Amino acid sequence: MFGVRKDNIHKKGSRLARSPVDPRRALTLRDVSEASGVSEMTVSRVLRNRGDVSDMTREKVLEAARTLGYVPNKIAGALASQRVNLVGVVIPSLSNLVFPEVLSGISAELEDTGLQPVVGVTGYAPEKEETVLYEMLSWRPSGMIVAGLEHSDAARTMLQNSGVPVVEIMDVDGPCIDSVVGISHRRAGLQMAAEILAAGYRRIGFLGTKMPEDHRARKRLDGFQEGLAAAGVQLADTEFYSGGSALKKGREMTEAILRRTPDLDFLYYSNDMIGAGGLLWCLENGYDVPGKLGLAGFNAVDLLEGLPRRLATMDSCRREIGIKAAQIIAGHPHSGLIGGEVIELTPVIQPGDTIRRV
Amino acid sequence: MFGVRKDNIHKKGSRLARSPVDPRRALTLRDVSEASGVSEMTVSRVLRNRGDVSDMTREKVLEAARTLGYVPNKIAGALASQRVNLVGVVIPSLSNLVFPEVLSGISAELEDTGLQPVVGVTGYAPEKEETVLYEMLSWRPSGMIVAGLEHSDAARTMLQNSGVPVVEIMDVDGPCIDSVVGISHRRAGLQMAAEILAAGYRRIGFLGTKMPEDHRARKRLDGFQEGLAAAGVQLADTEFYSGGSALKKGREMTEAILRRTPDLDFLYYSNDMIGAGGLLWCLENGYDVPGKLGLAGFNAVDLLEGLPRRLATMDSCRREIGIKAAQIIAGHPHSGLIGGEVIELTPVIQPGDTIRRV
DNA sequence: CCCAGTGCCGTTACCGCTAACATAGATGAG
DNA sequence: CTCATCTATGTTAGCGGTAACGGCACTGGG
Repeated sequence: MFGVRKDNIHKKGSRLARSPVDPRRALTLRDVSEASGVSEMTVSRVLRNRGDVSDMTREKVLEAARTLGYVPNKIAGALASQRVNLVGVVIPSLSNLVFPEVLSGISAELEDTGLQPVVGVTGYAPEKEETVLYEMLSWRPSGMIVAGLEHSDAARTMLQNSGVPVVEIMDVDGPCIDSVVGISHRRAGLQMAAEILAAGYRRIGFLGTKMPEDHRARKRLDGFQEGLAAAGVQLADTEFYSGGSALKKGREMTEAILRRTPDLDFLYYSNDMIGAGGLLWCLENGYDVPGKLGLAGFNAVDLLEGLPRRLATMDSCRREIGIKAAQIIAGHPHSGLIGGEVIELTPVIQPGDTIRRV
Repeated sequence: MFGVRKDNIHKKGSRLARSPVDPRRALTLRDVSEASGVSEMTVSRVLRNRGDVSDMTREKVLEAARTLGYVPNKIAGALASQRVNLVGVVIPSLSNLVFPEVLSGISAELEDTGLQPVVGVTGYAPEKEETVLYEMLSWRPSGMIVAGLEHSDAARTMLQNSGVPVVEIMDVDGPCIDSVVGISHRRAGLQMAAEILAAGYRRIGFLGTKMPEDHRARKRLDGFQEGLAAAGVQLADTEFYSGGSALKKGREMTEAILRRTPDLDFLYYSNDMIGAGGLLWCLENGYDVPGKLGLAGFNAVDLLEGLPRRLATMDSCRREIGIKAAQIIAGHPHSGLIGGEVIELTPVIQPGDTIRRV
């Protein structure tokens, strides 16, 4: 309320005047407007390609912005326009190979919608998921893509109240918040069981992760067991692991389970990576695959193509899932919250060379 | 300037009054403040744990925020405080396996600094890198971590003018913008050449990616050739690929190069993935590894642990790089732009079982 | 009894940009 | 020539928070 302040008030509205030379300060619209001799609004219009601006003015402004090296401040823009071009993507892990592929589908589809994915990783921990969601929602994104259907109550509530379109991905076995895109892992397990039984295998072992938070793996196992049970068959043995190089673990687990239960005639792995390790181990140790011992994994990762034999697997439609999810978000009319899409993709069994032909 | 507007002015400062019931509208500080009977400022203080607030008030506010399900608006907060808790991380790819590991180092280190990584992927394309940088800088992040030293002029200028700390990672062979953390790929190539020559190999082939934008692979090759040249040895043959399953490509390339130049006694692969494919192919086809034919890759990915034989490789210190880079950003005093850190990590050769012992 | 110091909370003035409206000049129909 | 219409640009009022400061009730030392 003293001189200095009051004086400046006259300069431009109630804004303080800028010191003319302050190299450290980030540029604003104001700098560009002064450099090009038009109002801030006009500069804003030019930079966003919105509204009518004469070609001459446009050129002048672009030139000024370029030479100054101006980068717009989206924080201010977003606050003023109530629009944010970000889409939150929440996944459990990046090292899983599966999720980067989903991501790549999302990015590709979002590419020219002006929307941008922002990734958050939960490490399969519900509390971390909560934190990540909270953090993301606080940026008021245009949409959220979240892996899985299982969330804490708090997380679910946050998503519901957020007012942004939410797409849960990967899994369709359960109730969703808004929209879902995925496959039925239960059914995937069931199908694989049917395939294996049809090929005549009966002494079947399962090898998977110890993680109870990997609900999709669990559902596959559930479906698998159900499929076996329908034919009066039970799992003959199981082996679980956690952490470490999946390929190596696959070897170790395979050796362990076959040592414990030598008469197994099929090994169903919860993912291709441990499956590949198992396959290598079996081949090295002279097992007759698929004659005496069948093998199958899950995911259809492209690493399998380089193996000595093609492991039986099942495509989990990862890229497709990403694409569809992105389409739902991108196509979302800006306020008419329709939501409620449920898209179930159907994975296809790729029998490869590790299930014997009937 | 008409009735309706003027009337509202009296309600609360110059803010318009809210319609009391509008379920779709996102919550604001105001809602919490009204629900708890204190000012917005006090609510803000409570939610940020800043300044003095009595325990009673704090409880009241937290209670109200919780029951309403309030999520703060970081956009507004960031604009007002000129502080953003985001760190931009720009990498060429997520499917490379190497980058998720760097990322995991970054995340881990940033975990309890309040900073959050935001990932952008360039697909090895300079134009895309420019776009991604522009996009990220427009959110005024607290720091930027960018893979590689090679950028377009525009990109470099943007980063320099941005006023935020910049850490370039992975590679130290060249001039940097602000800080760097990485290894010398040239020296890595040199070292590997020395190792191979010391083991007595002389007819050496190189297998790598066709991508000219992968500067680090190129530098390794340069260093490798330089190392050979110093001993009067030249590359006997080379084979390049692009796209597809790296494991499979490794097989195909290995077959191709050995068919073309059967007397090769060593194959140097530009990454472990194709190296692994090559190793599998060589073993299947009865090559005497490492007696008659030596093999080496690069990166020390943990997939190698599951292979029938340990491929010679070199650790690229990925996680370590992520950690150091994050430390630089996190430790950056908020305004005293020191910068200029140069951290060179030293990769270690892991001879494995595919280079013969001397 | 006065006043500096402290704990707690409110007020004011922005942050940098954009929606919505206002306005000046050019244009064309009547 | 007048006035509605259109184009190109400017003005105003926020968006939802936070920094900085102000004020009030208490407290304790002089």
